[in-house]
Amino acid sequence: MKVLTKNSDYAIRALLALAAKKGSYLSAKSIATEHDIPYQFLRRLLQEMIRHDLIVSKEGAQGGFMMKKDPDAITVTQLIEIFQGKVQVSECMFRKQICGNRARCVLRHEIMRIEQVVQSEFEKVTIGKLLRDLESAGLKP
Amino acid sequence: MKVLTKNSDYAIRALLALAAKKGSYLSAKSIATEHDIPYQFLRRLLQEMIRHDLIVSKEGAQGGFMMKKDPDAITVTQLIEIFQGKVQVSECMFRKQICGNRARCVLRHEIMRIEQVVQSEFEKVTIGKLLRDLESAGLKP
DNA sequence: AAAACTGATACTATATTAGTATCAATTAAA
DNA sequence: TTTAATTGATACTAATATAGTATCAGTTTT
Ligand code: FES
Ligand code: FES
Repeated sequence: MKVLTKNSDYAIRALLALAAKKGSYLSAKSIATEHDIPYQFLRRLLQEMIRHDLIVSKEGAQGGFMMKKDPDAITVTQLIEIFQGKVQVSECMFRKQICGNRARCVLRHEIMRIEQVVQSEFEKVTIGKLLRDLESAGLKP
Repeated sequence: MKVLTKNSDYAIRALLALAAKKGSYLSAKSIATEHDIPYQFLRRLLQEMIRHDLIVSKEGAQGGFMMKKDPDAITVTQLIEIFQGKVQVSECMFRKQICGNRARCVLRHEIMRIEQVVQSEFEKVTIGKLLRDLESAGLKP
């Protein structure tokens, strides 16, 4: 069971790069080479992040991408939702008979409780936090 | 992002059925029809659970499957590991330069911490617990 | 001997994830 | 003003994981 797919993984790395160079444009190409991310793949991810208002872009030579949203306001949960869909434990785990009785279904409760825990843990991790952690460890993203 | 796939979902349901009829054999066919699980699919899952010593089987007419391991000792984590592989957050999230420095990598730390939380939450949920919860809600699995 | 089962394994189908390619439009700079 | 560097949009392929089906041999009860 994989929690982060390449999508999210790459997206996080790219955002860290952008957050570190806040205020200036970074080209997809430069991010791709520096971070070993497949170029065309990365470009699609960046487009997606524009659509979600996390970053902005400038076309043409010397163009590129720049942070828009506050890095502290971007959580890993959000990125997972964008690139892997909402965290869901199971579509609906038990047979019709039981599922008719959603309110009482204790299994569903258990499952939903875990879902909550997972989400809230990931919500504690923001791009801003990751960046500061990296920096305080003496590493550039 | 799906946490439980059909594999684990079906396996949990089948185990609940077996745990409820502890001590007697249930055929794959009866479990399949009662719980709307594709018959051949279920049989493969049952075989896998035998290999992991969760259940035992008896061949021939009137044969079937029976609980072996204590239901309270079977956690959802175990089932996820069997059917979806070990819970892992990301193969290795950052570029070589940083990954060389595993000990210091704060991102990895964050990620591993969450991995722990997820696992421990799922470990709280056992087949035994689910069964008792179901029963106390007045439902048979 | 027949019927009801499991054991083992091979096969197909569908969905998700990962990665590549192409071309048009835009902008900066030569 | 042409050229090069860049994004926007989209279509395509490949690899892997998930889901489901089929088949046949062996075992046990009736
Ligand atoms: S799983 Fe559908 S209601 Fe319990
Ligand atoms: S991700 Fe590989 S060490 Fe940090």
